[in-house]
Amino acid sequence: MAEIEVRSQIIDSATKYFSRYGFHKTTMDEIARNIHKAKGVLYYYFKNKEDLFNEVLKQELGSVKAALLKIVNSNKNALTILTDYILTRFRLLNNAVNYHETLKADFFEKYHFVKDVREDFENFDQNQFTAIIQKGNEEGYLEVSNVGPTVDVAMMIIRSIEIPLFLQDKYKTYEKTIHELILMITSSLRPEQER
Amino acid sequence: MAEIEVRSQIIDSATKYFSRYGFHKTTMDEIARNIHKAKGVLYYYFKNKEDLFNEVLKQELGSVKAALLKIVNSNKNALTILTDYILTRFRLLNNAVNYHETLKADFFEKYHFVKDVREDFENFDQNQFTAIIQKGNEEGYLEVSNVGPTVDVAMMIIRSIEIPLFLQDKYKTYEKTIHELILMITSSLRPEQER
DNA sequence: AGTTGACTATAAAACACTTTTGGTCAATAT
DNA sequence: ATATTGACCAAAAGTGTTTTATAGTCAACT
Repeated sequence: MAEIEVRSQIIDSATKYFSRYGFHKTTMDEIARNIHKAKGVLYYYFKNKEDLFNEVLKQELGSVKAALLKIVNSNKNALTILTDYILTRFRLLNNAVNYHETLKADFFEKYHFVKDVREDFENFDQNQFTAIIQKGNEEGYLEVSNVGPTVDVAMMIIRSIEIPLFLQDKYKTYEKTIHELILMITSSLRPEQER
Repeated sequence: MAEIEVRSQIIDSATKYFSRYGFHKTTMDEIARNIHKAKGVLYYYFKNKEDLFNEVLKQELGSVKAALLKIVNSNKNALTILTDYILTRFRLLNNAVNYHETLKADFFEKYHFVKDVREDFENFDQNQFTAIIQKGNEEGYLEVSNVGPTVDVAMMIIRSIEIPLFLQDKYKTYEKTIHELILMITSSLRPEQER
């Protein structure tokens, strides 16, 4: 069996268990048993449990990133893209349960081993936001003089809201208000005559 | 010694210990010892430990409310009031450590006994916000057609941001961005010609 | 009316003991 | 060489028990 195939089998199995039971309540043994392998083989492909979890998280956030890139690279106008981006971001992350676990970990224990993937996603997010706004500026659909601080505010808001949304199950409660939020954000970015 | 005086002595002592050590690590005995009284006397004035903590929280939030009311009732224009309100709200709540504890409790254990005070503060907040916006509408400093949803968004944002701010010590980090946030909020509420 | 301090029941902490699990590695198979 | 195994170990998590600390009570006293 090709090396690459076993590796991805392991990741799939790990994803299944980590998603269902979380990091601590998943054992390396059950991840291995699930693909009819001995536990030792996991350590041939991954340094340790943390490394494996890290890989699972990377894929989870990777697929969110891919979906968001599709939106950013669509041929719609920047205003529509921004709206789609924020909505899709909330919707997809709402199902990213391994990501939720790392958010929760911020409050008591630290998942230091997950820092890089988290930072990578934050940077991605920040970059896409900046790109959308710049595109909007060029197109004339948006008019933002201070791109940097504007992106900072938007990111601060969006990241803060993730916590009640995902960790306190307020997704349903907040859904309507999120639409209003997006209206507020976009309206503050639009050029004078169009507001 | 007048009854009212001992009661407030107890609250002061309780405030001191709850603020320093939190609800669980504060003992009724040390609260009492601090004012040279026997523990039993606490139960003459308060039903139990939860009731006492509740009273401490009530005073903590009460003084925040008082300061905010001063701002709301000042003779400045609604735009200035709104800015002052939000800034002061963050600044004062940043020191309200017993309030922080109840925020934190939302994530694991529940401080059900604190529900009323929390709700009271939420309502206060919502009401003041609504009042400021309505005042702004009348004055012409603001122009908000859908007051309800607008207040909802603002409250959602502000309450969400409290968590990273107070529980993850991001106050310093976010301070600058909060000013930008306020600009974004106020700008989205201002009448067309003034933006 | 207000306060005390001894008292109790319960919850938390400490301890000892058992089981589970992350990680290693020499041996084996391909 | 590459990939896999399963026995092995140390450390962590779990369990049950005992001890200690603490919330809350109350009869007695001021």
